[in-house]
Amino acid sequence: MDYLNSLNESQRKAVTHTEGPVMIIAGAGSGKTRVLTYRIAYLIQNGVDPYNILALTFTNKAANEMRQRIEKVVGAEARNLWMGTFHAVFARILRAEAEKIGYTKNFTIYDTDDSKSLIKSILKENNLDDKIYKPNIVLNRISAAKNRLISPGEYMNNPIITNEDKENMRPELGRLYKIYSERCYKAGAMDFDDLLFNTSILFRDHLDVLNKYQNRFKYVMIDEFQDTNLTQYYITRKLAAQNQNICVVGDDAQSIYAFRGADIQNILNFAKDYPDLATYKLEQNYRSTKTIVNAANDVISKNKNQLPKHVFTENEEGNLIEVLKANSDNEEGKLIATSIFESKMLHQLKNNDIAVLYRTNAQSRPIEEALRKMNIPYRIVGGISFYQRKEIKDLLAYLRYTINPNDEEAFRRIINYPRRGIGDATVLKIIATTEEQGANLWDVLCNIKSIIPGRGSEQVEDFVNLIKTFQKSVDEKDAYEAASMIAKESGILKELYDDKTPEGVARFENVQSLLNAIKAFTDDPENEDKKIGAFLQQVSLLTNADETKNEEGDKVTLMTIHSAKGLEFKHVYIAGLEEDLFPSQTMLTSREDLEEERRLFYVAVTRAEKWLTLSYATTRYRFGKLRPCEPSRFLTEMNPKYLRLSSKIITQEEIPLSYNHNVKTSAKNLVSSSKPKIKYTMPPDFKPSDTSDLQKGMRVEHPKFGYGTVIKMDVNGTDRKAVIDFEEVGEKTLILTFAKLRIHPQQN
DNA sequence: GCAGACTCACTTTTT
DNA sequence: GTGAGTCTGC
Repeated sequence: MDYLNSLNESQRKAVTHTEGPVMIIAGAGSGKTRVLTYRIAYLIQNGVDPYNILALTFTNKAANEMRQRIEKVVGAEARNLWMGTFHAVFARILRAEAEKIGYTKNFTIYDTDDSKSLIKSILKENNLDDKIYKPNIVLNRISAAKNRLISPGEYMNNPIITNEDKENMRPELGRLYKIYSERCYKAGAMDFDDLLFNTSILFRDHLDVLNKYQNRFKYVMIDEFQDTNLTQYYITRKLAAQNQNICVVGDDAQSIYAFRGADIQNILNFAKDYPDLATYKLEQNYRSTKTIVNAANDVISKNKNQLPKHVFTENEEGNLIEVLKANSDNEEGKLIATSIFESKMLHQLKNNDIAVLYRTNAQSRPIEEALRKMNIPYRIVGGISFYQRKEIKDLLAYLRYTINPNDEEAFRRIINYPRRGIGDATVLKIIATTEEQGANLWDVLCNIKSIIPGRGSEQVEDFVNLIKTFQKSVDEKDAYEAASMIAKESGILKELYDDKTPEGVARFENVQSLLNAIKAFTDDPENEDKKIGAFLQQVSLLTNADETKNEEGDKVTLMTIHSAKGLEFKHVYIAGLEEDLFPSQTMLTSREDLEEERRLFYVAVTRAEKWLTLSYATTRYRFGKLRPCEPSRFLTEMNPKYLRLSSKIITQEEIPLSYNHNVKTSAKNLVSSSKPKIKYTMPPDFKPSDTSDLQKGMRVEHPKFGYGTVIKMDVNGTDRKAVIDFEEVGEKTLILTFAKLRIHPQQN
């Protein structure tokens, strides 16, 4: 156990104090993951069966990383450890115990889109205005209730909550919550919050089950404790009630998920609930320079709500924090790209050592453009997940529906895709019938003749028979064989194969890679259950952040601050430090919200090891307009002695004209807009996320003039003139304004 | 049932 | 500015 020697005193105490309740307050960069890893390794090496250890994290990424680190220390034994996100672990328990709470083991997990779509249909059926009952608000409200362990019944009987809803002119929310829950239950589905909520129900109502897991999990550990909500806390407290071996690790200064129900109170309550609690504080930062640690402390000290602690470092003083000021968002991108180029040269950095962090995903575009121009490779974490893509969701919906034919949202997705002549009217009638009769969706479909006697029922019967053959195949075959068969027989593959547009080809390839992923799942010897059901359970809890590992190579990382949590880079850039953007305008309604923004900034700053660059722009395109911006208050909250204003001379801005990110949409808008717009024919190496300039030699299409080739580009202020030789009408000069893809035809 | 025209929300972050 | 969604007329 020589690794113990590599720890400082408080770290070592936190690792070796294994019995009884322990709370570890771990400042940023204080070696939190090391402590957790070694703690588990220490337990195992002291004779604790890995089978008896439960470690809960917030992201799959964190769970995987920790598992790998533990395996390095203790070897393959770590395999039996239960380590995963709250949602994944509870989903696994629920799958095993589903019958106890009236579900089958093949219950569906609704993602946010499914939930929203279900809420929309409930609103429609109940004639409620979706402008007042915005699906997002309804869902958030329901989610908040579940995260606070409030059932629909309790919701409606709680005068405080119902009054709140009445004041907000949404008196029906309680009823909606009830209907929503019933619908999910009938569809054999749980949303993300249900995975937690239903686990707590399971443990509340079935003491035998609770006892079983209490006996199993003799040691419970929770990472990122500051981000737990009440329901999560309640469940883990119950699990640990017998053995009292519960260890939580967190940092109140890094709590950035209050918006989804995280409750810092949990940290405070923890001490009350466990009077014999041992608390350890990890205050030495090993990651960053003195300058960065002190500047971060400057900012976070402005928060009133926090536990007393003093984060310090014995690292070198380090470089001053550079502040870049740009005239616009595009220029900000350029300054950052230039600075990255210089920093790589000056400090001998690899692209992997560098990250650009921002508040919202929308900020990535100008930075991407600048990096591309300077030929600096980058990767984007986040954005649209592979599993969010339409074609992937379509195939998954077929798989979901086959194993759970009461899954209403999957049904809506696939009933008429590919087209089989079943329209909205028929679907509405089917859903209405299930509601009226209190029947199951699948039973209604199997008896469709008695509901819709004449037209349309044949198509539905064909659909039912199709699903029946799928069910047979799922029962008999493994996940890969069944999925390939379903992809083919459902017509999805053919539909996409016939689409020869670049996007269609990409979609076809995406479906193929989903099938490959299923094959990998089937071939993985670690997976005992090779059926589709097991695959789906796993896949529905994956998120976009989990795909970064596929992106290899030496690249600069671009991501939101939220996804940067737990990571570190030698040189960190924080972009868009403008009031209203960061701190975000929508967040500035209360002091608590501002404090969460400040914690977010603290998280961003403390990702940096050696160099930190902050940037802001004085004007920025937001919501389609160029708006003036003020520097963020976070900049002034830092002691100026840590800062160095960049002396770079800012050049007159050159405004790039770029492709849309989503080519399909631009094509669609082209057709639908009354104003003529220009359409580019994409170069052969064009990728959907590509953005680059219109250049000489490119082939374009114009709705009025047809096809042509760009023979000259002129830049004049914010306008760019393109001289295009059209095949039908000859040469035309078109002015392309900043607005993408739009032309002003009056000049020709 | 579908294509095209038009409207409007969305700009937070994740499981 | 963008994308999703709805409306309208065939």
